[in-house]
Amino acid sequence: MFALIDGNNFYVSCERLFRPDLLTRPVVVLSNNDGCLISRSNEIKALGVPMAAPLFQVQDLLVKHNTQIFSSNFALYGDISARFMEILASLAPRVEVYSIDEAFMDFSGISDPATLAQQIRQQVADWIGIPTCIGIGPTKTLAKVANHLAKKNSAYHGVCILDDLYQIDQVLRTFAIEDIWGVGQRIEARLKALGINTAYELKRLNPKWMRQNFTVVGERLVYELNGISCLSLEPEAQARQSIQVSRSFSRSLTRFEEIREAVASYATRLAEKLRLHRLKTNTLVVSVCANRFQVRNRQYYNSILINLPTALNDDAGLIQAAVQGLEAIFRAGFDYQKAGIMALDLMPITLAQLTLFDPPEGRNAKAQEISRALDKINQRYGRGTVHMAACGPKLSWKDRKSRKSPAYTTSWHQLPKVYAK
DNA sequence: TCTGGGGTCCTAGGACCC
DNA sequence: TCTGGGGTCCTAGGACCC
Repeated sequence: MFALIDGNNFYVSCERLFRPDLLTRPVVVLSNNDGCLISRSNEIKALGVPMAAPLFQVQDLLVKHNTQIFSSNFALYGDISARFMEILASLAPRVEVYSIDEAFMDFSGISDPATLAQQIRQQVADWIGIPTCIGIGPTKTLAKVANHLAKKNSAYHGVCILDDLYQIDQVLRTFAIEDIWGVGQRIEARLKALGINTAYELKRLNPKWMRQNFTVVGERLVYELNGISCLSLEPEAQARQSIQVSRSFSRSLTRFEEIREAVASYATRLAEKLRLHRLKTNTLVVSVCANRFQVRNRQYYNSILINLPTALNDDAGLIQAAVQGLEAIFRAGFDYQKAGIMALDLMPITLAQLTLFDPPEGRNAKAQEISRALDKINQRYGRGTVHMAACGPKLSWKDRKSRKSPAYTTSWHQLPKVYAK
């Protein structure tokens, strides 16, 4: 049996931890650049505001309902997530961290899964204050279904167990295909065109036919809904395959020099992430695009793949390569909205291959010393305190983040103050 | 005016090898 | 006129997830 636990409205719940006054008020958390809603409290969901709604479209409604609006604070959410996963690891035999707020747990051979599940929820609530739901089923997909039910129906008291074949069929008959894990917009549309509207109807399809028409992904969906597990629990974190940094600009940019500063800054952030994970990259992809919502403007998207002569993770080397890539794909005359840089072909720093003519300590030993010094200063005084000149002096394209809460748990300067009377 | 960011997996097709 | 078969690797594009 698989159990899936996730935090309810996770980012909103994190924000409420240090603002108990918000427990009874509507709350939303915005995406980077304060563009879209990426977490909504139950009050907002009840208003029918969808996930990823652009802020400008719903702002009046939010204000009317006295909503507290936050910019995203990933330092906070990541820290709370780490504590959450630590608790799970201490209570469940095997845990797979699936996302920042979700984990699968191995419930095989558990004699009383309902009691264990409630214990886990209670411990998480007591120790870090995040409300959760747990779904339990014979496959990951059915555990996801159960979790969905536990969230939507308070009669489950946060824990839904699907372990009886008749009961599972009953549930699937009224379960919409678009709510199934792995069914996105495309597959939903194609299945509905074929008259398949419920999870039960999908479950009854021929797996071989599904493979022919919907690839192995569709075949696995059918098996998983039938209680035949195709997706196993994977407790060991897999090695990362890519790391990327991409951002929209706060306003559209047209000049090469401005975009170059943005790309240099993203390369800097990418280098920091690589060093944090003790990785180097052999391959970069740099991309730019015009504002796709300005349908009247000329559209442009382009990207370029750059094979590096030697694996890198230092600021200067990545900036140089990224800017060269940008020069190749930049075209004058467009309103650029976004740029990105991605590192592929990652390898641990201990394995990085030198070229034949490099000195034993590596050609860029000096660059690495500089990077180490930058990391030390920026860790101590805040990200971006010092950076390469290529990133520019003003950062005028930088994203907006006007409603960010303090880094309550990860910065000494921003610890919450408690007054005792 | 204002529309997120960071990931994974699968497949088809081309290039190349012997 | 007739023009192999089997395999790997790489890449782009599509689809999905949170």
